[in-house]
Amino acid sequence: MNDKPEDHGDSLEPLGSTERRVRVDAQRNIDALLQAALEVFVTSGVDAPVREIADKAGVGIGTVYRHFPQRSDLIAAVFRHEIDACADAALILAAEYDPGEALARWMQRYAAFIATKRGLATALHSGNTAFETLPAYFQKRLLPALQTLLDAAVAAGEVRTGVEADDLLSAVGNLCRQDPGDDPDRARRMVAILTDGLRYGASPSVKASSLLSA
Amino acid sequence: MNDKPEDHGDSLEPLGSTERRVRVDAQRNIDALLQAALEVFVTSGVDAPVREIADKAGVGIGTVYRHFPQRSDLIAAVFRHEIDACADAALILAAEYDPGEALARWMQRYAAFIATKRGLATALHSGNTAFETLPAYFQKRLLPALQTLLDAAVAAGEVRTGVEADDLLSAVGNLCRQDPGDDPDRARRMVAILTDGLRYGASPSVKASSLLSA
DNA sequence: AGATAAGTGGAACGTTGTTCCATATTATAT
DNA sequence: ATATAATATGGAACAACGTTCCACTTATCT
Repeated sequence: MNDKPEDHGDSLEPLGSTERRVRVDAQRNIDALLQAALEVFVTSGVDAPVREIADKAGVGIGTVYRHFPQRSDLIAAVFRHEIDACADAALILAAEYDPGEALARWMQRYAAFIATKRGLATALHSGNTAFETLPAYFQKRLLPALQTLLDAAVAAGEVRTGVEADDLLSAVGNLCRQDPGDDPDRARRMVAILTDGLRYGASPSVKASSLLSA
Repeated sequence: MNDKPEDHGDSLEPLGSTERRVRVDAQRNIDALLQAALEVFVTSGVDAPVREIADKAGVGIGTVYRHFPQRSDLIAAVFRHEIDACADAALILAAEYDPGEALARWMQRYAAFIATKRGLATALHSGNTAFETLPAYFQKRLLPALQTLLDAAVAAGEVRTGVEADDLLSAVGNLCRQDPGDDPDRARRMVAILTDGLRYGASPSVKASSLLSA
């Protein structure tokens, strides 16, 4: 009854719907852990010690393992959390900008997500079973988000037809694959060019993405 | 099998040229360690314990750390060893087959190298400084090897002109990027098709690569 | 309020990467 | 051939990690 309206039906916590609901202090710690883990992963990488995350969240180690039985479960939870945030960004952008601009900005948002979560992404391919369901979740959340933006942009005549959403998703994903030492801005430029490619042939008033010069 | 004194000027051992040469027993242990590490990495992955490798090589742990001060140094050494083997394969194939067939077979050899060393490849992007020189070494050894095969195939009229060696190298590399659960044979087929693409438009007698049906 | 289940912290355990050095082995000088 | 120095070796010992465990605390329900 007193639940926050921020629920997409995919509970981030490892609890079935039939079980008793989590205690408020437990939920508070779970949230603190997810945020602390995200910050630590960005600064120290996914191999950061569990103790460091526990300290940053202000909880004991036992608490971490109560909610995330394995280290990889915490990583997976953070990843799902970020996927959700990226998918939700589509709704916000769609409400604030023109269809074409919303699409362009979300592509950059998605590219940034891929780039910063690079450490997490490589962890996905480690064969750990805790990560097996993530690619499916990735598709399930992000594909409709992009599809909506894409359809709107096409309907508005700002983007040409015949472009598949999942092709775009994987194309941006591959574009953001960069070796350490590469220009970190390269991915952003490539995605911007790709986005302009979408606009090509859509309307007579061809305007370049403002993101290229930003 | 190949105990030949093959040396390309790039010593695999962490010793400068000015220092005294390694003792024969030390060299024997280094060789045993590289071979043991390769086998263990293939079966148990790159995260396999150092002790397991030491046991398989029949040496103590101290010996491992004398020659490879850090775990990552051993991984890098194995990787360089494999790069050398792949580059050397170009010479052998060039001597045994027609230029076109040699190129096709080396592409498969290279794809197999990428596929089996996938664990090592992901380790490269971990930010560890021990791996920083590896991409350069990769290019330095593999690019000329492919270039030679490619030039010969072009000169023989078996492959069309205008194809860049480094493009081929990265194209095959990306083609072999597969998620766990994918058909492990997919990469081989894709590379075979790519190779046939090279032959297209080169000579009137277009014959498909025998590797497709193999 | 008391009862009960859920949540918590941190000591403790096993495994890992790494260091250290007494000992053994090889190379070199005599 | 023997002695001496340089080098290499093995494995105990250390530190840090992931994970387990349980005495204790806290929220929730009646």
